[in-house]
Amino acid sequence: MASFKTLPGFREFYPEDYAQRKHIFQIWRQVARRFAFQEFDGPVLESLELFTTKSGPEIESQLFCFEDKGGRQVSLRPELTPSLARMVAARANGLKRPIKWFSIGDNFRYERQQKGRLRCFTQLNVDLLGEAGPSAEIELIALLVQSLLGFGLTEEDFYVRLSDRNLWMLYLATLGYDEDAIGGILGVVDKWERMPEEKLIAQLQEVAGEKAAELKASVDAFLKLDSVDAIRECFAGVESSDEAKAELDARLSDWQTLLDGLGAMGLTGFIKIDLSIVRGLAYYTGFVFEAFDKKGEFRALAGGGRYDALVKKMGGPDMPAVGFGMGDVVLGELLKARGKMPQFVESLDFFIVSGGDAEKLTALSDVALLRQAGYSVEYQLKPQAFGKQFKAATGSGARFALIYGSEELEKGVVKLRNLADRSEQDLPRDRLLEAVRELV
RNA sequence: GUGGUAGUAGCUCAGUUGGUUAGAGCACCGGAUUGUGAUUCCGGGGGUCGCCGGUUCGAGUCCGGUUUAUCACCCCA
Repeated sequence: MASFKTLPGFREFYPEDYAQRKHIFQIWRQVARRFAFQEFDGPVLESLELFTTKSGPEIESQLFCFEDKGGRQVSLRPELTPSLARMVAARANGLKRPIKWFSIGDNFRYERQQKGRLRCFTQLNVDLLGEAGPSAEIELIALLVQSLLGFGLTEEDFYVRLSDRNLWMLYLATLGYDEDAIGGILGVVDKWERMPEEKLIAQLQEVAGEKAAELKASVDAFLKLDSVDAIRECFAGVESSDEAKAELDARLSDWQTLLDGLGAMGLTGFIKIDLSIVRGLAYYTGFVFEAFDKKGEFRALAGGGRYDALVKKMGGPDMPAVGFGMGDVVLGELLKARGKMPQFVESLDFFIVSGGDAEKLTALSDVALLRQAGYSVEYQLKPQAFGKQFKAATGSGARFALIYGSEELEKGVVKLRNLADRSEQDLPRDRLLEAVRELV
């Protein structure tokens, strides 16, 4: 016999696993709706170009892509954002602003799997488009925090690191670096903690030359900042033009608005200013944020930020946007590790226990009746001793057993047994539905 | 794509310096038990010891390759 296995990085969900999956989706949906976001979805398969346009041709090595029978270069989606950008762009003029959309869907990445990282995973995507100010970030970060709280996680379990690519641009510009250099420097900042010092300096030399050591000191100082006041002071120590000063003032005012808003929502305890978050390559243009477990055992739970240029790049109008994604893999691992993954028991309304063949037929007609009325009903397919049937009834998680024995049917009743407290009572069979409705 | 570690029943694992027919617990199925539940007792099914090759009289055990998992690196949208 041939033996088939799942492909690497793809999961199977047995009922008990699927119950956990469903739980995660339910909380995600609940919270997104509380924040008045609307659910949508895009195609799972897209043209390869959609993704290479957004992320560059190098991305292809990490895609599940192939040529379809019509000779088209296609790819399973590695993320939802490009599809979203296209969808929004197509109807940009007709959509009410702000556009608040969310989606729960499978994404595919051709990477080697490791802890918290698979080739097929499900991600919650939440995006708010059409609002340029920090009130959009307030909504999204609040939603992110509330969704994690919705799983029973607490301030002890997770926090959100908040950073700002704009601030980095302003800072590095005042130090005299141009846009290209800044991109390179941020690429290094992204790896700051993981790289040994000599290697950092070597990489900084590529953009800063002889000033690499000086630049490194400046970056180190900047990374230590953890409040708006500290940021303001840091900039006060550097010479800059009036224009740059005005930009900085505006940006610091955005920061204050964002932090005040999150504070008003009671979320200050979840937020940590941490400028080391710059989020890799990225099309991010402003605030960026990532959620982590506080013990630091897992990779990021969620990440996102502002991407004001993307919709236009994907062929749409100028459209400011903020979004974040949260995957089911790391979240599931964290919930299990913290004991926040509930044990799910399938609950049934009735389990039918019946005697011989004649009683079984009578029972079956009532099974049909009860099911049609909306109750969940189970029974043993094979004839079995009463004792076995009760054992099965208990194991099924049903609230009640309905007993169809010869004694009951002769009297025109059905015996109802409460499986939790073991109490029993007779119900008239000719008014079974009415009697059941009063009880259940 | 690169490297470390591992792979024995559905699950968790045992298996002696290489030696008879590869075991246990849990789970599952059946019986004791055709009128009442988690206990108990008895029984049963289930294994290409990941796969291929090598050494050997003999390999679950030693060697090589391969594959899968896992961890780290690269990357992380």
